[in-house]
Amino acid sequence: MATLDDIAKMAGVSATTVSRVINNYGSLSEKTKTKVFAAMKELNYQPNSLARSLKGKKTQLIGVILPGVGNPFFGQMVEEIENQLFNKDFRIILCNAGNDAKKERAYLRMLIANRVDGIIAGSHNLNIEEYQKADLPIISFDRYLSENIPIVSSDNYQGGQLAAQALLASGSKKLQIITGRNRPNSPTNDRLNGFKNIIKQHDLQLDLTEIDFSATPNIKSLKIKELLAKKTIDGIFCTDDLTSLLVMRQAKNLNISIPNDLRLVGYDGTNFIQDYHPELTTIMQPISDIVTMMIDLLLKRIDDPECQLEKNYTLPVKLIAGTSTI
Amino acid sequence: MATLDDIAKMAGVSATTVSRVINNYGSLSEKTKTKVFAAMKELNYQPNSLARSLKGKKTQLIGVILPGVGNPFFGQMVEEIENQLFNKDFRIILCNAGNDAKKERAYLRMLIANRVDGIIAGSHNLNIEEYQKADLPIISFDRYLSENIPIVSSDNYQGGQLAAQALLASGSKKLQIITGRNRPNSPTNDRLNGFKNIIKQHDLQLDLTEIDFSATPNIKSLKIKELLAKKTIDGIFCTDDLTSLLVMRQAKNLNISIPNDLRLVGYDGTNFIQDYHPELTTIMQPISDIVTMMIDLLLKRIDDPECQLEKNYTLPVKLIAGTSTI
DNA sequence: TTGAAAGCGCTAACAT
DNA sequence: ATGTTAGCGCTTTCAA
Repeated sequence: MATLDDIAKMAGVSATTVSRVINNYGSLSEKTKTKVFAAMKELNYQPNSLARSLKGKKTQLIGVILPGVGNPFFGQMVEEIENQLFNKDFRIILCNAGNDAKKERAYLRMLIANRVDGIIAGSHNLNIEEYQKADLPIISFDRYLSENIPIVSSDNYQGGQLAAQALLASGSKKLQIITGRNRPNSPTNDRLNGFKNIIKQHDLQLDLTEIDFSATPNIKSLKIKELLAKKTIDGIFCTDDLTSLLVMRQAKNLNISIPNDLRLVGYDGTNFIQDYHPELTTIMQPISDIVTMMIDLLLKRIDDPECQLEKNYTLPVKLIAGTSTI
Repeated sequence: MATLDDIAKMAGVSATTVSRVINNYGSLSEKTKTKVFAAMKELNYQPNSLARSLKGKKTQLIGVILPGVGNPFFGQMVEEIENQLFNKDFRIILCNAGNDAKKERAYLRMLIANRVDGIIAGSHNLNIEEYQKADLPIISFDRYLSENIPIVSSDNYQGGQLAAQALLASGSKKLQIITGRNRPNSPTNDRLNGFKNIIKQHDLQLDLTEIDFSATPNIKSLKIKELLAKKTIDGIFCTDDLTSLLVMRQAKNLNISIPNDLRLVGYDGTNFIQDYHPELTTIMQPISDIVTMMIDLLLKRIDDPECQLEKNYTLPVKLIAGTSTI
């Protein structure tokens, strides 16, 4: 692989001059530029960004730590992050942390070792004290990491409220929440709080069932089936869309008609759901805006590590009305 | 950020010694090790992998170029790649090339500049002559890139055959293929060829409709609706599962019962489809095996760039029977 | 068992 | 307009 020195030799100039040409810096004669460019073409030269970064430049690398890109929500988010960062000349190192705190920790160390310019973290393995020590610009999605790491999220409380209002408006009286296991600090708790806040102003039945997020769809379906078979429910709020899909399926199996017998509201509103399951009423998180915000903040911190940022940036959600409520 | 020299000073040894401790290399006294480890803890030291790689070591970075991770198929594939590579101590730089040849080209340059150890390419912007010049270990998924780049894929021909057999077995006589726009060299052509190969042994109606891959789901749905409304069809083979979902939806709208009036076979069989749309009969590509194969080959090439590999590695597919045929 | 010195490929003063 | 030199943080001979 050709180096800057090779180019210099071939063009008959010094390495510095080649560097200047590459970075379009200082004053160069047209003749020199031409020679250097020719040599670069000839040798198919690509500057070694390792060496460049070693010399104190940025790496133009951003670490992205998420639970996993198989989930459409995070899939869409990664795609958005990747796109927006590409346009600003950054690349991403993708880290699927799953629900494995050990892996997340390992990744964090790697990212530091690789001298990424910053990190976007949206995983859900709470209590990673390492984030505190990492002396790096970090922005978090929807999750508290440490004192000085800004959190960008959508308005979970408002989302819960919208969901409740949709179910109320559709005449549901026997309500059920289905959610993942909610850890104490989880931001999805706000979805529940917003929901309850609306409901408690009315005198209605309301139950809550937790199904572990990491349970397989088959397991989840089983629990949903039990739930639907055992109790009389006419309105369900799922705190994620995928679980909603399972509810729709089980309802169909049990001959429970949506929306006649049962109304349903999901959460997330990814493009995928909007495109392939438009019948589902859901709360849409503004993924694109969230990502724009995160990147904006991150780049600010990268430019000026001392810059003061707010602790929380909360973006509004939207109700996407489908026929699962009416 | 602490450097190796800082550690050396704090531990009262030379940089060389610290390097030896880090790499567990040569002979060290216990006392020295202890001192050095202590200093590393104290300063929260992380070796700079840039510097390390500059000195000729590998970067432990793999570039992954795919059309986009929002699609469940590639989402699952990335997750698999990421997982398997993590276990071998590699990180990935994720490149969503979309259907943008310019972007793919830019990414390729970046990856070279970043001195990734290798590349996994699965995008569909054919004729990227740059791949030829890239003097790097590359493995391709399901797509011809250049003479000496091995292609790993699943058996598209067999997949097409299985799909045809499933439709025949379910008694369909008026068949329809729905596929993306098929470029001359596209491997999905084999899916069609396998399908046709089986069908032509019987005397049946067979039509083919191409819908551009990049069309929005709404556009696709419209065309599907037209198709279903205009012609009498009792068996459809979609060369991807997502389009199958649209077919199911439109069929329902038109009161066409699946599988009574119409049988349907999709393609890909991701976990997502198996979990959330088990009613769809589909051809499952063995994503996990494909990834294992690709990584295996890639690491071989990384270890020994001269090693000879086959041109093609084709893995068997499986029919996943749902209620959309029968 | 440990250290000194050179060098990976590049950039950034500081010359000229 | 161009070149010289030093150095980024690490690994690796070669010596001791």
